[in-house]
Order: sequence, then structure tokens, then C-alpha cells
Amino acid sequence: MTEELQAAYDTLLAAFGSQHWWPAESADEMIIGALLTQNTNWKNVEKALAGLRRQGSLSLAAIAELETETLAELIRPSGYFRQKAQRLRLLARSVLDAGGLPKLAEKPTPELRRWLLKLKGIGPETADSILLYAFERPVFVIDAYTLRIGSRHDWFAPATDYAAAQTFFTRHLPGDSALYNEFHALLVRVGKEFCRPKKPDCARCPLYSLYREPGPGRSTSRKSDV
DNA sequence: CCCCAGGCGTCCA
DNA sequence: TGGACGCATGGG
Repeated sequence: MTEELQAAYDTLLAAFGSQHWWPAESADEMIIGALLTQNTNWKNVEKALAGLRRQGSLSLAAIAELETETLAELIRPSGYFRQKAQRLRLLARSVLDAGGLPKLAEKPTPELRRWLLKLKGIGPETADSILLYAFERPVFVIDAYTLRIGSRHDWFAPATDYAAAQTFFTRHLPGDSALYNEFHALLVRVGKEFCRPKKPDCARCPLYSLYREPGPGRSTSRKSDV
């Protein structure tokens, strides 16, 4: 399985090239984008980030000072803008109260992850995205595409939850943040194009040649990975 | 018109 | 513990 995963990574990298994630010019911008992109098209997030940048508010310090209503209007294009304004402001204030990002970076990864997960609006994917892309910790990010692609390829069962899927990847890959960075970005890339929920285009997917129809007993014979 | 997007919190069985 | 639902804009 380790070889199969490596083959998938190599195939994706050959097909799409390096994705250069996260697309942000600062850690602050990365973290802001991570919150805004929850269940939201990245194009919409870019509009919201542009709005913040135009106001000189594309930083956690600036956001912490904005009124929630003002912030909501600035990020409106990213959707769920009332919720996100509240949660983004809370996140910004929490980071500052904790002494800023450099201070937070002193925490070991498990403690930092727990700290992030306590914040309203930060779930496992957002927390792990921040850990990987802002703090460069070797944490594999799971998202809807990853779950879809992973179950499709029988890497794990269809009902596998976030933690179990994450365990699967970390068990079969070396703990390398650069690898996790690129792999997750590539999974999102291939997912967007070929693995949409109701419009999958598996036959043209670069991973198709690696896909094997589950044989008798195979789909439930992954006890070693659970 | 429908589908969907780089989720999360809440509620309820 | 897990499944439904609300949150919302904007592009295809």
C-alpha cells in the first residue's frame, strides 16, 4: 500500500506539476484564507482577500480591530460571511492574546492543534491546514476530495472518518511536511477536475490507471490499516 | 433550472 | 456517535 500511495503521488506530480501551496504571501494571509475557504470556492475567497487587502486589513492584527459588521461586508463574497466574520475576528484576537504566531510556534504540534481546535469555527481540516501550511508541521490534511478519492481507490472504507483517514496517510508516508504539502494540494487539484460528487470523470483521471475494481473480499480486507 | 465549492456547529435520535 | 440541517456567495 505504501508503494501504491507513492505511485499515486508520483502520478499526480507528473500530471499536474508542483502546486506551490499555500497561495498566500504571509502566514496571516494563509490563516485568514484557511478560515474563509471552508466549504467555499477558492475564487470567492480571493475576492474576499482582495477586499481585505484593499482596506489594508489583510492581517490578523488589523482584523482584530475591525467591527464584526465591517469585517462581514469586506468578506461577503466568500459566503457564510456573518459566521465567518465572527469566527475570523475571534481567531485573530485569540492569536494576538496568545502572543502572536511566533509565540504559538513554540508549542509542540499536538498542543498547538488542541489550541486551534478549541476555537469556534476551527475544525480538524482548518486546524491541520494551518499546522501544515502556516507552521510547516508534518500533519496530513484530510478534506472531502481526499476522502472521496481514498475510498474510491479502496485505500480505506467509504465511511472512514477524518482521524482514521489521516492515520492511514501518516502510516504509509514518511513524516515530511513538504511531501504532505504537495500531496494534499495535488489531491485537491485532481479532485476538482475529476472527482466531483455527482459528476466524476474517472476515465480521464490521471489516477485511473492505478484504480483497481475491488475484487472479492478486497474492499473489506484492509484490517491492517484500520 | 441544478450542481457545487479546499467545513463547522448544533440538534436530535 | 452519527446523520440532518443551516450557513451564503458566485461560477459553471
